[in-house]
Amino acid sequence: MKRGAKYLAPPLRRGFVSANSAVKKASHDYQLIDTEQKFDEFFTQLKKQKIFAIDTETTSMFAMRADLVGISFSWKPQAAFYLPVKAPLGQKHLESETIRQKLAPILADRNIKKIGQNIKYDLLVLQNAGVPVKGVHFDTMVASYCLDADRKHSLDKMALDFLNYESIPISALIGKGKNQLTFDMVDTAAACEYSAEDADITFQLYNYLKDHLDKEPQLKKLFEEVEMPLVEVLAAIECNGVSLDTKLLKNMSGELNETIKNLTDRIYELAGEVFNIDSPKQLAEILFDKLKLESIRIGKAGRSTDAGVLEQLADQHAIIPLIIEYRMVSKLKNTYVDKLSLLINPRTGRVHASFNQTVTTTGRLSSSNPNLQNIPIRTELGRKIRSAFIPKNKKDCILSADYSQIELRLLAHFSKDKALMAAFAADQDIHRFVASQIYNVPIEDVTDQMRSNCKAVNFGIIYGQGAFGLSRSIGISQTEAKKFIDDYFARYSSIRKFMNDCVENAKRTGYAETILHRRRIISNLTSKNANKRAQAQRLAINTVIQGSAADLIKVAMINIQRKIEAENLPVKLILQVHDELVFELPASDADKHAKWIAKEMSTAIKLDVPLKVDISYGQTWLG
DNA sequence: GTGTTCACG
DNA sequence: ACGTACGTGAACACG
Repeated sequence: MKRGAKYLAPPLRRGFVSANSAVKKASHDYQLIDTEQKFDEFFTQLKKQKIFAIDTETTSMFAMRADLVGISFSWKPQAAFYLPVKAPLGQKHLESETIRQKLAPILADRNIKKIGQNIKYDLLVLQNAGVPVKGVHFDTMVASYCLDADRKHSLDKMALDFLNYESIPISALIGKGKNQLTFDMVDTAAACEYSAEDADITFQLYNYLKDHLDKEPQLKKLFEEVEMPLVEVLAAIECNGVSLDTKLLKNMSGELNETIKNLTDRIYELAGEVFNIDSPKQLAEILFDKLKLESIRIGKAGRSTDAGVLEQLADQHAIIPLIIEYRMVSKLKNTYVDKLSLLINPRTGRVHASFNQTVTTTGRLSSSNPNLQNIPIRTELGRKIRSAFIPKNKKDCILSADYSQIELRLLAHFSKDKALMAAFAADQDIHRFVASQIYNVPIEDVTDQMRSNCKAVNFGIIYGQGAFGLSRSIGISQTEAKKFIDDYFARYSSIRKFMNDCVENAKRTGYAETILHRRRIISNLTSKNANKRAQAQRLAINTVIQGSAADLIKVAMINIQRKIEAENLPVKLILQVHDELVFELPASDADKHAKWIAKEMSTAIKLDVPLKVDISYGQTWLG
């Protein structure tokens, strides 16, 4: 049984109450505001409020493609109002013009505080409906994320867990699967019950979560000064979107078709039969049964055929290099070349991804629909895809600004290692510097091999890699790898101390903590299972570094967007890729903007090492 | 819905 | 004897 479960009373199940029922709903007061007269009464009350929860209903899960259907408000537990602006034929609804004119001043008033669940969504919907919102005060989803990133943050789950309340599932209104209705087809009475409930619950969750944040001043500061301001920055990024060279992508698609056809034919030829190359199961049968190649690794579903395995088999059979190439080309074509154009918004002509604030356990953002944080760059073909990201206006350019070695700089900052700090202070090539120390040779005598090995170790350290992993990543024996790591820690004992401190702190407090006091709960640090324990230790270390880097770029994003708005600069933030910000701005002023952007990024948080920002710009994201 | 694979930092 | 480097999202196969 789960801890605490036995103390939890069963959730209050909502009784179904039909729209025309005479039953008095003692438990809540949800009002449908579907006439001008009701609106006036509602509006008289709304005007008196300094803080309220707001929720929008729309025709789409995706904010940039959603049309407004209704708005609900709540400023008192168990009480809420639903204002339909679109309704099925024959049902009363308010005129959008009334809503726009009457509500707009209140929504635009930054002194009237708005509460929402995933309020970034409502910001975008309302802005696209011609009603910009200011005074974004509290997002229940973001608050829950700050308190415990690992839990689920959906409204329904939080209502159940925090309020012991089971809310109406959206499927009760619109169904599920491919025959789903859109919300504008739902009865206004049912829509009211659903939507008003969401606003009500959001307001109740606000009270609950606020109390918990109030008990943790440092988390509260992170929430108020970083995460909440970031909501509006992410809304701006999503609204801005990115522009694509569709012609280039279309041409590439045709060329890649030929490549894939050619590879497929040759693979079938060498295999002696036609099979589905995309099926790891069928591929394994061909490679390991028919062609008698050696199976190197097995997983749950059978013998692995991943890139690492294929690489080791590359010179065993002529089919392997073809499969490696087939995998790369089909991946890039199916995931990017053929998919990105499909996501262009017809209204804006641009692609508007979601930048998710409450997904990762470390504090990083994630991106979806499409994921614009994993656009290829490592191969020639990959870079060609990246060159399809262009400015919409010919006189603009794409400017990319990325932190140089942000995680290693944070490692130097946290560990206070004198040598590493000095190396960064002198703007040395950090991998070369470490190599000269570990191999005990002058900087100019460091070979590419030495530098490359130390680069692998530097990265491995951040992830808590052991001798096995290092030996595999740089192709030396485990014994040699162990010696290498021992030498590294002998030379950089302050790094070992930092890593030990990360684990000890996490053991003592129960969580890893970033530079801005973001927390991640770490369990298993005292597990009897050595593997689980080692993994927990790696998390305790990596979370501090990865999470602090996330903190840093979030602060930079907020400061940059504030400057853009305060000075009304013609600069659009269009992407964040963990240590990189991408902008669309006038090519004629690229140097000028590059300067202040680099300054904002490098001064976001003061560290004991300088923060370096590399900038490039040009007619595409390739620079 | 789960597992495998692979794109990115 | 064990598994082995952190954090994501998407496409595809398969039951």
